[in-house]
Amino acid sequence: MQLEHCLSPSIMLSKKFLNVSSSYPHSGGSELVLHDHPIISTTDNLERSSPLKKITRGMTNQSDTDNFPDSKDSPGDVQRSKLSPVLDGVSELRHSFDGSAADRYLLSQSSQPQSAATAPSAMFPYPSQHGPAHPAFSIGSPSRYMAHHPVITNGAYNSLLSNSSPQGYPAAGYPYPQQYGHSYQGAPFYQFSSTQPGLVPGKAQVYLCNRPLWLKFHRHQTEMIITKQGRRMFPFLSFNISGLDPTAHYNIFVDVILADPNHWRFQGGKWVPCGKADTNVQGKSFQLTRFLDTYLGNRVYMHPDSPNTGAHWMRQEISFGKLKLTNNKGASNNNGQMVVLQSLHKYQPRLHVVEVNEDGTEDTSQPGRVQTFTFPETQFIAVTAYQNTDITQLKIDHNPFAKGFRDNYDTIYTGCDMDRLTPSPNDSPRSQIVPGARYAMAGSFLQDQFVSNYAKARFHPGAGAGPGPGTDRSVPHTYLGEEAEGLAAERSPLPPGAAEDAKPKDLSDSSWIETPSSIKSIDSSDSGIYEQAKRRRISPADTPVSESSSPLKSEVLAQRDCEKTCAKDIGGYYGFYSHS
DNA sequence: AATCTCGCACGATCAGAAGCTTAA
DNA sequence: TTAAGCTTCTGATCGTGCGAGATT
Repeated sequence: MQLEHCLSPSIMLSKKFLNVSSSYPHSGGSELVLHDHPIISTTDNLERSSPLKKITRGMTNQSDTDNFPDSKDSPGDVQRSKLSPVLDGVSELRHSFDGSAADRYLLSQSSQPQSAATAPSAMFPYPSQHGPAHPAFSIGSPSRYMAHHPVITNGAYNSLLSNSSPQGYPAAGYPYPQQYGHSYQGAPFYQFSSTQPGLVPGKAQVYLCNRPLWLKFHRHQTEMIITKQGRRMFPFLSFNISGLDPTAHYNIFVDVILADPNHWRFQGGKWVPCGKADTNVQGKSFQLTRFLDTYLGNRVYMHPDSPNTGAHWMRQEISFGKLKLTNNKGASNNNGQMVVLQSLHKYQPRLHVVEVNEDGTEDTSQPGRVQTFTFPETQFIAVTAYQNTDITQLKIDHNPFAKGFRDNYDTIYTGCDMDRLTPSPNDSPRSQIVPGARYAMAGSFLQDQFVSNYAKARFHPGAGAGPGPGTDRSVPHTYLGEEAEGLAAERSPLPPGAAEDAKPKDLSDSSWIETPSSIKSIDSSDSGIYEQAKRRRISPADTPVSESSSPLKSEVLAQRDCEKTCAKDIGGYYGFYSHS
C-alpha cells in the first residue's frame, strides 16, 4: 500500500488509522484507501490523540491579547495562557501520531458520530461547478484527517481533469447523493428550527457570511495573492455559527488544504491543470501529502478570540480578515498569523470548530467535539501575480484598500454606490462604512438593516444585547450587493412574522445602526457609468461594454433583480453548511 | 517564457493630539 | 474655571494592485 510505504513509523498508525474500506460509493476503485466520511470512520483514535488539540494550542496568535474581549465570556488572561500554551506544533503533532497515543484515546465504535444517513449536516456540494465536491469532515477523526474529501479519489480527479467548464473549471461529478443544487441558483440547505427534520441538535451550523461575494470570485476562479510578507485574503473568510452550546468553550480556526493534486497554469484565458502539484513529501499519496502539509506545515490560522464560549462565537460574525497568505516557508514563526501556500496550486479553506474544556484541555472522552466545515466557493488558486483580469477587477472593485485603482471613483461611486458593499478587511465596524453609504437613502438603509438584523436575530437569538465581548470584530454582515446575488442563488421563503420581528429590532439595535456596512441606492445599481468604471482596463470610449458579453455586467443586473426580492428572500442570505 | 520580487503610489485605518461643548 | 466628553484633524502605518526588473 502506497501509504504504508510513505508513512514513517511514528506516523504509521494502526490500521484503524487507515480505513481500508472501499465501500465509499465514489471511491471508484481508486487506490485511495483513506476516507473521511463519518460513516466510514470506524475509529477516532487520531481525534483522541488529537493533533489538532496540540496544534491549536500553540496557535493563538499575537493579537490574542489585543482582541480578546473583556467580558464574562472571556476566560481571561490566566485561562488564556492555559488554553494556548506555546507548543512546538510540529513535534507535538508528530508525537501525537504515535500509535500508543492513538490507542489511548481509542473509542468504541458505538460512540462514533452519526452515519451518513443521519448526517444531514454533510456539506452539499455544487454540481457543475469549478471543482470537486468537498463534503465536510471532521478532522477529529483519523480517517477523516487522512481523506478529507471523497472526490480526491482518482475517479473524481479524472473527472476534474477531463470535464472542464467553458471557464476552465472542472465539472467534477459529485459523489454525494445529496446534491446542493445544480447551479449557483441551487437551493441551499436551510434549517430554520431545531424541530425541522434534518437538524441534529447540538451540531453547529455555519453560514458563510459573504458568500455572494465569494461566488462572484468563484465564478472566475478565485485567485489569492501570496507574498513573502504575507497578503490578506480577499474576500476574507467570515462565518456565522449557530447551534453551539452557549456555555461550552470552543476553539475556532481555519486551515487551508490542497484542493486538488494539480499544478495550475493560466493559459488561453482560463486555468488549466498542468502537471502534479509540488509536494514536500515525495512518494506519498496526495491525501497524505495534503494532510501532512496541513497539519505539519503552516496552514492553520486560529481565530484570535479562541478559545471562547459558544455564546461568544454565536454572537456575531467570526471573521478571519487578518489571515495572511504567504509563500515564505520561513514564515512559520509568525505567531500563526501566516498560512504558507505554494503558488499556482489550488486550495480549499476549511473552518474547524473544536470544543474544549473550560480549562482549555480537550475532552477526549466524547465524540463529535471537532466539527469541520468546507465551502467550495472559497476555493482559490494561490498566485504571486493576478492572472485573470476579471479577478483583478473584482478585487479592485470590492476591496477598499484597492480604491486607488478604481477609475473616477469620486464621480462614479459617491451617492450611487451600488457595489461598494464589501467589508473592510479589518474588523473594525468603522471600516464597514463605505463612502457611498454616507449618502445612502434611508430606505435602503432600513432595508439593509432589516436584512442584516433579520439574519442576526434569526441565527443569533442573543445577539441583540448590543456590543459584547469581541465587539472588535462585530462586523455587520450586510453586504447587500453581493448578498442580493446570493439571494438569487439561495431562494428561501421568509418565515412568517420574521419581518415584524426583525424590524423593531433594527431600530433599537444601536450597534448596527451605528455601523451600516452596506447602504446603497438601489436605483442607481445599474448605471452604465458604474459598469464602465468597473472595466478599468477597457477604455469606455474604445470598447463599449456589452451587457451580453460582460459577466460582470450580468452580475450587476442579477443583483438588481435580486434586490427587488431580497426582502422576501433574506433567508437565503447565507451559504450554509453543517457537518460534524 | 513563465514566474517571482521589490519598490512605488494611492487609499484606508488607527491612534493620539487639538479643539470645542457642556455641566458641575 | 475646570474637568469630562465628544468631534475633528493629522501623521504613521498598513494593505492594495501595478509594473519593472530579476530569477528560474
